[in-house]
This record gives sequence, structure tokens and C-alpha cells, in this order.
Amino acid sequence: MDEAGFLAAYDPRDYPAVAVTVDVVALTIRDGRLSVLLVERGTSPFAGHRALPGGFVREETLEQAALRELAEETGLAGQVDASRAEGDLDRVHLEQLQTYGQPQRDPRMRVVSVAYLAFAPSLPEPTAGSDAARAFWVPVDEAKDLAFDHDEILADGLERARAKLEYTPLATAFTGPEFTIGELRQVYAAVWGEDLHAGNFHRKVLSVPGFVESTGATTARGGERGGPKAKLYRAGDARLLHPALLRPTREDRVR
Amino acid sequence: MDEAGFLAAYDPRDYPAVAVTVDVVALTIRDGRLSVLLVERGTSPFAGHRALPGGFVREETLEQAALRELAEETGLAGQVDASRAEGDLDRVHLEQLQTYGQPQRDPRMRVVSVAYLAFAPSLPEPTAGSDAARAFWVPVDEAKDLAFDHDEILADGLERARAKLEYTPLATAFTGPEFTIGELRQVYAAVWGEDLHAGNFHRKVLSVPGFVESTGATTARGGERGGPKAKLYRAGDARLLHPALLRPTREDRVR
DNA sequence: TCGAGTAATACTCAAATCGAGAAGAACTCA
DNA sequence: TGAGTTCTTCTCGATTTGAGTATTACTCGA
Repeated sequence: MDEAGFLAAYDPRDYPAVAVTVDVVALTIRDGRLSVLLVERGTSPFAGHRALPGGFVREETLEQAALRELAEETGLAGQVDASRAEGDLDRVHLEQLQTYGQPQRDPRMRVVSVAYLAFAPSLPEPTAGSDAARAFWVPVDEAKDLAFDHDEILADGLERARAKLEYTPLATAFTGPEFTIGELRQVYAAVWGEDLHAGNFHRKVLSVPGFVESTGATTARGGERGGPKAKLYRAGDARLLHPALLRPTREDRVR
Repeated sequence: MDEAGFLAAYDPRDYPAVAVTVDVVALTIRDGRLSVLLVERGTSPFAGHRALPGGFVREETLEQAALRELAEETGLAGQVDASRAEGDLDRVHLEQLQTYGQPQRDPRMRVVSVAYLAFAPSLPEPTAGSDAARAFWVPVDEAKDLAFDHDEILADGLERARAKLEYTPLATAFTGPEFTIGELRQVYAAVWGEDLHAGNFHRKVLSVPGFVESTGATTARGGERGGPKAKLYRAGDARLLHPALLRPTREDRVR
């Protein structure tokens, strides 16, 4: 609210204490499956349950807090100092998802959590050492019964990711800096959970201005199971896809 | 984060105190212009500046806090008790926008603000009495130099509103319970800031399943400046528009 | 009461786009 | 070497789009 009138009359004791945290829904594609980074909780409440990585916000922006948690949990970059370069994490796309503040979402106290959504190219398994040993990637369809309201947060994050693939070049955030149209199609297939018509997808991607641009090069060899060498592309400068790549319409999504 | 490990080691003195507020971007259409509800600040900082209505979160959900602030500022419904019926406000569509938590966004202390976006049919001017006298509707293109980071919040809210008109039936939240296709088109025109082809819009709206359904009735008389009586419709049961109603493509939005 | 202006609604038509399928060429692995 | 896979390009009919036109039914002011 930010109103001086309120703040002048504001006595912290008039209000319940509120803690602000960030939770991160970090998505990547491993072995062709959309996966999310989870941590195992050691203590009550929800001991033994899995949860999204997250933590208290310090003297930093919300986004820095999310990046810091991600770095700490994955062991990537190792930098706890969020103002520094992030190493492997510098290619991670991070955006705010939503904020969750139901009064009883944490049984101990009022916790308002700002959830972030991260998209990463295939990352190494979180390395041991530091506290990252507790973190691991789980295919999203096996990520159930999470602590707190994290099932809901994950579901919201997945829906956001699926929707953004339609009208933004977000899929390139899941690939390396150079990729083939086929790899891009597999990203869509993994996130949407359904196969796409290869020919139409190819035509579509190349017809959207600024989605991808050719590097001129091709892959060194054909696919694992055969097929010719594929042309390589990198992400273009489009921020929105026009026209969009729409998911196959499913009636139950509409009503 | 919600991790017991952190909470067990958590000492409030280790972290700066954080206040949680809600700010509301309430939009309506008055005299054919998209307008936002603002309040005038009386005290420092930003005394004399206009700001979005908002306030501290109490023992309530974030959404209840947003509704309460809206009711208090507009004087509508008058109910400060957010659990009760909201009177005029019960037809308001409310959704979370984004959370703003830059450390210096409020010069006095760390304030994390959860912004909400409200869409309302043309509402009466906020009534005097209560503290609502401070609130007023302002056409969005005249809402500049707001306090704090409210210019940014408003801009984000407008972009969200414009985007959601494309693929959701949100436009009906700005109309009365019954409306004509022409009224609906004027909502789009006001929010997008550009006129639409009447014939194509008509065809499109009627072709999207579940967007509108006919009431069978027509308006009692023609338009103010002539024209035949129009058929009346009410909102249908679609939650998403398939196919979507896309804004005229502007290149500068894409790159 | 008439005439000008306006709006609702329906139609036309060419261009763009889409989904489904097919085909050829290049490559893998066994 | 042969079977199977994938990349890439086409074809074709159906759908959707944008732009324009036409008809009809109103309002308002002269």
C-alpha cells in the first residue's frame, strides 16, 4: 500500500509477523522428460516429503533471492554471492510466477512466498558438497505429494510454462546455444506431453520471424538412431511468436 | 522456502523486517476510456502524488486484503469485513498481478507488495464519506507520475489486461450482465487503444464457442446516434477463447 | 416528416494458415 | 548391405483472416 497515513499509524504489533520467502520451480529436460528440481526435507513439518527449493529473502531483490537459492541448491556456480557471475546459471531464464500467501499454508507462522519459475538447459545432477546433496531432478509427473502448497505451485508453474511455449521463444531456454529443429520439437513434446507433426513444426518454426536463425553449420553426425545431419540454429531476437505455435486444442482446456 | 532447517536456525534479527502490502490496479471503462482507480497521497513521501490504492495485509488471504482495500477506497459495498458479501463489488473480477519487492521501492522500510488486478463494470464515482473521498477514476493515459513504483505496476497491469483480452473472455467483466456485441467491441477498443473492424469482430465473437450466448432479447432502442436495435448476449461458459481474438500485429511488440 | 448519419448484421473474396499425409534423401546401426 | 530413422520439403483441402461491401433499421435534427 505504501501510504504514509497507514505507515504513520503503523505499529508492528498490530499485525501478525509475516515472513517473506522465495520458492523456485526450476524446470529442465532430462532424458526427454520435463523435470523439476526438488529437495528432500529432513525435519518437521513435512519431514521426509519433497519440496521446492527456497528460502528467506535477505537484503537483496526477490529475483536475486531466487537465483541464490537455485545456486545453493544445485551447487552450480557455487556462488552464494548473488551479485557475482552465476557460472552455469547465467543461461537460466528466470521469471516471477506468483505469490502464495494463504494464512495457514505454513503451520508455524504466516509465510508469504514469492514463487519463481526457472527454465534451464539440461543441467548436471546437483553435485555433492555444500548442501546441494539434498537436491535432485524429478520428472514432473512423478513429483507429487510435495510439502506445503508446493503441489499447487508446481501445477501453476507447469501451466505457465506450457502456455508460454505457445507465444514466446521460451523453448530455446531449454536447449544449448545451438540446436536443431528436431531438438526444439522435442522440447515442445516434453513440455506439452504430446508429439508434434515434424513437418508442420519445421515449417512453422522457420516461418515465424525472429524465432530462430541459422548458424550455417550442421550437426557433425546424424541422429542416434539414424537420419541425416541436421542444420543448426540459434535463438533469434523475437520476444513474441507471431503467429503463435498453438497446442493441439483440447476441449477440456477451454471450458 | 518453508524449510524447517532454515526456520530452526531462523532468528528474526538476522533479517531486515519486511512488511507485506497489497496494491490494487482497478480498471474500468468510463466514457469509453480505460480508467484506473487512484488515491491522492496526503503525506510524505510522495505527498500530493497519486498512488494505487493499497494497504497492509492483515489476518486474511492476500485476495481478501485486495478486496478489502478496494471496498474501503471506493466506498462500494462499504463492507470492511471481507468475508461478507461485497455488494457492488461481487461482480468484480480480481486476479493476482505480480509482486514487487525491490529493496528501495519504499524509502522508509522494506515493503514487499503483492499487486492485484481488478476488472469492473462501470462503477459509480467513489462516494464521499469514509476515506473513499480520496479516490477517483483517471483515464490510464493520464495516470502518470504515480508514487513509489506504481507507474511500473500500472504498466504491467495494463499489459496483462491487454493480453488477457486476447485469449480469455475477460472483456465481459467490463460490461453489465447483458451486453451487445457492439458494447463488447468498445471494451476491446478502449483497452487496446485501437478500433476494430465491426464485421470481423462480430463474426469472430459468435464463432468462438462459449464466449457469449444469446439472451433472445434485443436492446429497447437503437444506439444514441442511430442504428438498429442490437441483440443482447450474456457471458458464456468458456474460460479460454479458441481461437483467440488477436490484437492487430504490431511489429514493435514482437521484437 | 424527411433526410443524413450511424450502427447491427450478413456476405464476399483473396490471402494466409493449418493439419494430415507423402516423398526423397541422408544417415544410423546391426 | 538392408532395415529403420530423421531431416526437410511438398501437396492439398479445409479453416481462418483481413478488408471491403451491402442491406436494413434505427436516431436525431431540420
